[in-house]
Amino acid sequence: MYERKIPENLECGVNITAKVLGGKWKACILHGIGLGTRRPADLHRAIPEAPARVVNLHLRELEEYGIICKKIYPGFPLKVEYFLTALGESILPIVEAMDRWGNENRAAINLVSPAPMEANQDLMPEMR
Amino acid sequence: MYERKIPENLECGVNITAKVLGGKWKACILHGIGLGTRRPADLHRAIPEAPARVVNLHLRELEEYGIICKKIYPGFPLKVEYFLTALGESILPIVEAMDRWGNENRAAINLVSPAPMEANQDLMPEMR
DNA sequence: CGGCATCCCACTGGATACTG
DNA sequence: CAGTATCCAGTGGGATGCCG
Repeated sequence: MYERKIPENLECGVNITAKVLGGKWKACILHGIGLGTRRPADLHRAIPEAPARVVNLHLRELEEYGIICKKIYPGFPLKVEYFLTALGESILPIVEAMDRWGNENRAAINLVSPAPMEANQDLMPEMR
Repeated sequence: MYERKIPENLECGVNITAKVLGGKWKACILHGIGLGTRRPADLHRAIPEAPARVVNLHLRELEEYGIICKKIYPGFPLKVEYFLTALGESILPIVEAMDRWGNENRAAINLVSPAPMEANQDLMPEMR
């Protein structure tokens, strides 16, 4: 509003990274690109729960941060590919560590929220 | 509200971790606890930009996830300490990697946002 | 295929004040 | 010191639809 929101403390390295990876699907997107899913349509297919618009917003942000770069191949239909920059490659290990940790601890974490009155009736939600 | 929001795709490990570390200050808080900042008041002092209430909310969430545990020492004034659980210890490397990456790349990233019309008048905001 | 433009609401998190 | 209750603004991100 006034000046600019600048910021939450960026002295702390954690916050910088948190900001870069912040946003519901950014880490996931990077993971995908890291695995070779470069074309938008493929990314969308890889993360169907994320609306294309949102993925695009994240992509633009990542681009601004210099994490990925976009390559456009003229022609029709249009072809686009996103690549990790050197910076992007450098953050990838973190994303991969997140993937590993998440997979290893999926069962250990109670992500299904507070459960109003204890007794988590279901630790194996279908999650569609 | 209704059922519960459950979720965004948790098949992907990345999303699980992203959820655990999600929230403006969670990673930062974990980093602090990992460094030995166990008492609430100290945490608040370590992250002055974060309202105490918010830090508390995050702490509760982390507790629910089983990342940290809370120890209360009766007496007056009340004394409380938060510790990393085994699960918490296991995620710490990621947080530390984030800290390292952030510090190493602080200069390389354009976090100050799009900059409406270039020329960031002030790169050294007082931040209150 | 790739990507804006709109519309809109749930949720996050900031300020403040109060209780144990 | 530790933590909760209120109140409220900003915004992230979901749904839809249109354009190149």
